Amino acid sequence: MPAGQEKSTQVGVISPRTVAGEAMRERILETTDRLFYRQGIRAVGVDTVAAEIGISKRTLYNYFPSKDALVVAYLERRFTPIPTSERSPVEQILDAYDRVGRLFAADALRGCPFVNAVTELADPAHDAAKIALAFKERRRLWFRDLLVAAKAKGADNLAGQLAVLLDGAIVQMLVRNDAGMAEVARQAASTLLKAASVKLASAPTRRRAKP
Amino acid sequence: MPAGQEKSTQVGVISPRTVAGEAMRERILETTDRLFYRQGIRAVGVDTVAAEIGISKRTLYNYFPSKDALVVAYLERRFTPIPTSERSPVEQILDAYDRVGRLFAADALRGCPFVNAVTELADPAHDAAKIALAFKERRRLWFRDLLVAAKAKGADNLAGQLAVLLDGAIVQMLVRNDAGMAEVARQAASTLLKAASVKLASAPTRRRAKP
DNA sequence: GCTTGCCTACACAGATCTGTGTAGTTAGCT
DNA sequence: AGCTAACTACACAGATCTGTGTAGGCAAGC
Repeated sequence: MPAGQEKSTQVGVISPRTVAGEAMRERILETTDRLFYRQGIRAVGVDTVAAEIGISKRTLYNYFPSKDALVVAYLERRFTPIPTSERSPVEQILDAYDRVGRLFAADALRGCPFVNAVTELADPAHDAAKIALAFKERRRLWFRDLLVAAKAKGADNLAGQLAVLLDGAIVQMLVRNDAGMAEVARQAASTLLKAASVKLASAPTRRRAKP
Repeated sequence: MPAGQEKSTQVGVISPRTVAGEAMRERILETTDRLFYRQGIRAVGVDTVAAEIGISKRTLYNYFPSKDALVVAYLERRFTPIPTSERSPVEQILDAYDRVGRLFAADALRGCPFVNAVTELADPAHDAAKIALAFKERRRLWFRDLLVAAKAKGADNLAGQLAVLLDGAIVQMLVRNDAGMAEVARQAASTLLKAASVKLASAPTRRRAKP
């Protein structure tokens, strides 16, 4: 075997390591995401997923050994890194509410995929529950670090409050079908930040490009 | 037909109007609630419901023409009146967060049944979505009326913020499996109330029984 | 040109689901 | 005693679901 390239130890089944295999895997996950997220995990069968992509069910099962594995991969793919930003910590926090509001207004939001999965699967031992927890915790820590950077009092507690507000906004947007709830949550977040002695308007740590 | 009593026009099928019929209907709904709420609507079949009660599937279908009708009845039964309270408006508001916290701690809460139904059914045209919306709106108005009674500034907006906080707390308790998120939300609510010039401790409109 | 690996098409097993049809049993009422 | 209404048991239709087994096609690399 001359210089193991990407072919390496070909398993034959499950997640081929070839370039084409990676592309196929991504195609599957992209479609899975759309269907699972819009219609719900339990409402979408693997036949439907395969048919939507235009591949045979057999191929799908060659990439994912079970629907459960597909569900886990779907959620893991949703667990994307938080994009870094040049804006001030406080702005970044408030931007989070704007972002979900914009996503919902653009019809790209139907609740939180992690929360939806936990609700639908109703099994605390499922990997989906672990992933969902990790996602929520990461966001809380992100909030906390931003608050520390903004010199907020009680950053740890406040981060939890902001996280609750964000999830509440997502739920309320879904049920009320009203993107405005994101703005409502943003105002509440703004009030909480002010109460924690965080300057909002003047943006203390913000870098501005040549005024 | 002598003096139509409760027998009245017996339909023969669907929701008998007899006393025994009402009892059976309630038995069905009580069991349905437990199963649907704990395990999820889509995860529980009508066979399971009937078997759990110990009745035949045929009898169940004599009371509810379809599973969908059962789902709607389940949610309608969850739409119970808000109990009145002697406590001050502000206390009533903050009590709401304590209540969901206690319910979760007592393992009696697995998310909001209305939100869960909306998520699971994923159909905005479903009656479940209308019921869920009505429920959320009723609670928002309840908050608003309490805030008006407490002479809060911007009662309308603040009511929305408090509603977002409450739903956020329920979601976070579910995903994090931590009843403490209710207390976190309560603190946030308290901060928001203070910011709206609402007196918290002294309880202005509260009636106390002989100190 | 031939092997190898991925793909498709298709059939199928076995479970589960909603909803119905039917015959027989039980319990209350007159 | 007899009638009626509700309930049970059970079978079944038809759809859908997860997951597998198999035979063959097609394209890339040796």
